[in-house]
Amino acid sequence: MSSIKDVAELAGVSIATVSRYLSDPESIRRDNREKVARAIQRTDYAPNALAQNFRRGRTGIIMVVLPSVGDPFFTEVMRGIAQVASERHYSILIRETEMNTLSLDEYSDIVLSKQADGIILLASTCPITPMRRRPKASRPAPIILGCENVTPDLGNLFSVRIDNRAAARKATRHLLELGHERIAFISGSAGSELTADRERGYVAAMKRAGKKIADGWIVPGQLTIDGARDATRALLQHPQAPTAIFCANDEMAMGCIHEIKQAGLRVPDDVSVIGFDDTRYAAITDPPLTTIAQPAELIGQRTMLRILDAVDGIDIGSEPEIVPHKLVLRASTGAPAS
Amino acid sequence: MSSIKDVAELAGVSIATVSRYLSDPESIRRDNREKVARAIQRTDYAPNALAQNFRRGRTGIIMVVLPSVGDPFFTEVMRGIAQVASERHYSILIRETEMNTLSLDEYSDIVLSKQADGIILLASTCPITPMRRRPKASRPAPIILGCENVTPDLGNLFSVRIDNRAAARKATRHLLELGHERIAFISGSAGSELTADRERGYVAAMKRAGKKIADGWIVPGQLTIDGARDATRALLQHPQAPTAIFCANDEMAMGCIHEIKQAGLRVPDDVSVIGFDDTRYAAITDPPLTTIAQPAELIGQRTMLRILDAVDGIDIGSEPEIVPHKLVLRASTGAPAS
DNA sequence: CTGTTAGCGCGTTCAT
DNA sequence: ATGAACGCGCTAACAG
Repeated sequence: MSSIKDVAELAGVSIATVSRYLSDPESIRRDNREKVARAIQRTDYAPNALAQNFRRGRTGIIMVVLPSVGDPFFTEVMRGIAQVASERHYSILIRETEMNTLSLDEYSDIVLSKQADGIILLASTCPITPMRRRPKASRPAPIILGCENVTPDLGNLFSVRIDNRAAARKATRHLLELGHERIAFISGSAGSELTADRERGYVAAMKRAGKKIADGWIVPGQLTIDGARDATRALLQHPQAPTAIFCANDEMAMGCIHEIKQAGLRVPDDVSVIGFDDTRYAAITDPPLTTIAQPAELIGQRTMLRILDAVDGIDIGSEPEIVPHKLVLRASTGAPAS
Repeated sequence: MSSIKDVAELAGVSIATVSRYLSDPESIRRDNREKVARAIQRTDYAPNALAQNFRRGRTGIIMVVLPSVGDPFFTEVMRGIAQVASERHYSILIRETEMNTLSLDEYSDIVLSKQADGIILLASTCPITPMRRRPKASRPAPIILGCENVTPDLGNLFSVRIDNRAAARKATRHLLELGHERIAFISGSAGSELTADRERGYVAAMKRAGKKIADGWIVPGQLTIDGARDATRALLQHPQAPTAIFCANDEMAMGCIHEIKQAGLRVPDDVSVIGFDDTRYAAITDPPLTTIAQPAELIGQRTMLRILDAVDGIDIGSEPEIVPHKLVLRASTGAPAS
């Protein structure tokens, strides 16, 4: 590959002039500008991004950590992130937590060792421990949360998300208002804080309505289709089988509906199902899914904007940015068979 | 941040020794090894990846270009790619083509300007033109195709994929054998080579069976749910409405089934539907989807392994690596109502 | 506006 | 086995 030096030689100017041309063509005299342009053409020159980044001390990369790129909700969030990234000439590096779970310290190292300028955690399913190693670090590494709740462990990470607890209360209340009394909840995996607040909201709504939650009505489902299918089978065989099931995300609601039909029951006639996320599949399940809608793409955009602020040294604080949610009524919920 | 120099000073050795410790601890004397280790601990040192990469002349990044991260098929391919990447200490950089479509020359520039060591194209929906600018480049940039067909334009890019044409023939033949005569095909968008061979396979099977394909039976669907819904509506109103619809991917098949039911018809009683990909949703659609299964994760793994070979300077040729596919029979296809 | 100079942090010679 | 010295390609001072 030709380097900036070759271009400078061919153009008959210094490398500094070429460098200036690269960052701001207007800053050099017209004749030189043209000479440089021609030399670049002829040498087929492209700046070495590795050298540029090294010199500038930045990677141009934001790492996004999430449990599964496959989940349609996260896909939407990613879309928002990617959009902003592209505008700001940033690349995004995706890391699924499934394979390797890192501690916050290790994420911090990734930034300090210049593998990325900042990190967005879209879910803290991994064993995130508080930061110990660099308590006196000049400035904390830019790491923020998207859609996830802040856990006690996580110290003061900024986050962009909906009010999960309120949303879950709303969903549960919807079922209660339809007349359901036996309402179950399929949550994420045990360690997942992503759905913990949703569970709290469900519990709170049941309590306020004076409904008891039987043992076994709260069942972990791994946030996957298969997880939900297993959970649903267990619920249908429960001595006090629920007449409505609240799933912590749409993916699970899809598995849940399938399993209910598989058992020869009908949705919502025999069992109502409500989801969470309003993914693109929600409208085409059979029956179409009642669910809580989150502004996924907006969450992604806002999260990315804030991490870039943080990378630029702006203090974004740790007060979460709460975005709106809403209950979307479709056909998977109805009054219980009396 | 502390640099290698600080560590060397604190340990009382030269930076060369520290550097050696980093790449191969066994290569230095034990006492020095311990001194360095301790110094690294105390200075909280982490090697500057930017400097390392610059010095080594490699980015450690493979860029993956695909139309939509949301598509569950691509998600599976990505999983395979990510798996190998993680083993080989490579990062993957995702670029959706939706936003920006680049030419092969531009992709080539990305490699030459050291933004990535290699590029995997998972679909060439963008206007990929043959390479012009650097015909005499010492070595072509490592760019290969995953799952996509090689188009005439694309010169000699290596690829890993199934035999799309044969698979489509098999799917079509399945419908023919059930007794269908009016079979429609919902393809990808016009420019997409990804599904062009599937269309050819469909056409070939129809022809061989002596069935005519009416005008309007081949309809572009954008590879999305909504695209398929529009296409399906059009097909149902066609004067010679089909009794079976072959969708170029599962995502579209899901939209198709929904739209058929929406119209008050039943699947497969009134219209049979067959998909392509066997994504994780195929088993839980209602009815479960008959489809062509591709070994998506394998495709991802193989593609990644080969691009890494290419990055290492190994000549991987341009002969495509064909992986097996199979027809998965479920409940969305049946004999036509007589 | 331009050229000269000095590193950025690391890996890698070449001596020792 | 180790240290001194060089340079990767570029940007950002500074001086002219």
